[in-house]
Amino acid sequence: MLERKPRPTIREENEKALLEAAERVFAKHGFAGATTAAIARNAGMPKANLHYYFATKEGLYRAVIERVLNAWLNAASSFDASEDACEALSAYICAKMDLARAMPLASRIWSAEIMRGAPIIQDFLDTTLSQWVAKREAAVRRWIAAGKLKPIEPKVLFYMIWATTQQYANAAHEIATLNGGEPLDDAAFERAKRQVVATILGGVAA
Amino acid sequence: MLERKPRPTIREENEKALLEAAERVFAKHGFAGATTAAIARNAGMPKANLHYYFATKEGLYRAVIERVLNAWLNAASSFDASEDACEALSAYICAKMDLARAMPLASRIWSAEIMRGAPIIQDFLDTTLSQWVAKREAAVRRWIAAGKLKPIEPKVLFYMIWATTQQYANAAHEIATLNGGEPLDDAAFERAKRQVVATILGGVAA
DNA sequence: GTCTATAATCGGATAGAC
DNA sequence: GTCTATCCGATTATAGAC
Repeated sequence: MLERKPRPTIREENEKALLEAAERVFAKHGFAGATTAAIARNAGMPKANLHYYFATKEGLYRAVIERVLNAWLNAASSFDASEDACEALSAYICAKMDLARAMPLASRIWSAEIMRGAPIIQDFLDTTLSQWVAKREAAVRRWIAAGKLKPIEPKVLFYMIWATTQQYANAAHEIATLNGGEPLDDAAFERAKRQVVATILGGVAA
Repeated sequence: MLERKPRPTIREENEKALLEAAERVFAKHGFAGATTAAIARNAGMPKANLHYYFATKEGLYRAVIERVLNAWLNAASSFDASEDACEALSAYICAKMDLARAMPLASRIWSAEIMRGAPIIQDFLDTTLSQWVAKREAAVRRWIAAGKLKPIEPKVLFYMIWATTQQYANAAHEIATLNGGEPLDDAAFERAKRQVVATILGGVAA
């Protein structure tokens, strides 16, 4: 009987180390600013080994972006936690806040990719994201029609949620500076999360 | 009698052209991804001329960042447009939205600099921005004490405003994709601005 | 002040021994 | 599968003629 992942192969271990190192370096320096030498060093191996597992820097970046994209989709699914407007929006905002907290590097890479004009994930924007938005726009419009939410263009609401939650990852350094030089601790972050939920819901709930 | 700027000197004209070209290229490709050759070409001059006016790429970047910083401070001043909570916040949000619309390149450079950990503008965060925040935090707390606003940590409110307004510059490409491939026209942008103001004020006004 | 040519360096990618 | 040495294109910056 073949066991499933009893012990990772050398290939699996090295690819994992490279992907995690790449996430750190791409998040810190951007695609152009990241060097394969820095990524390899971060993963604890010589530069040539990186190219053995990932032929090109762009290929490695694509692999990192795929991981990031899965995290985004996973958080997005919490929008459908409930048919109740406030519950669904709360769950979604909390999930996005938690994602920014748990995976700040992924959040930054995502934002940087969007800011660059999404050269790698354009097809995702055109397909999966467009469909996701279309479906949830319909839900928001139903809630508005049912008198649960104030009239608002759903996309304006989505953009506000995306921007505000990602801010806690993207601007973590600025936030830390304004927090006396220390990153937000768990208590401060939970307070911020509650206040973000309360403010957005307070702004849109009818 | 010496006239004041009747005709810009060659130096002034070329520096201006370079700064504007640099803003475009840095906004598009980030600091590391921007090449001095591309900036010079964009400004319509050979690469060597760029280095005649700005010795190093980083020096040119610093000069660009200073322009961006002035734009930020200018928009920030509209927070003090009124002693009334809702008027002040409305004016500030509108000014930030207009800034994102009028100067998307500057907004993107600013966000990218923050995301990188503010290597160039750290001293601005420590001094001017910290003071700006401290003073306006006090104003928000007074409004809360006076019953004009719901209780909220002022920084949570500022982060929401900063993130949401900058989203319209930073994610312009994503927004265009979700708008059928076309950037928001003026009417759509004005609607978004009104809704952002209404939602945030609805969320915090007592 | 302008511009061509070039120096000097960096970084992605590969060759080839182990 | 690993790693040293190296190639080579790209990029910052400068030299020096005009």
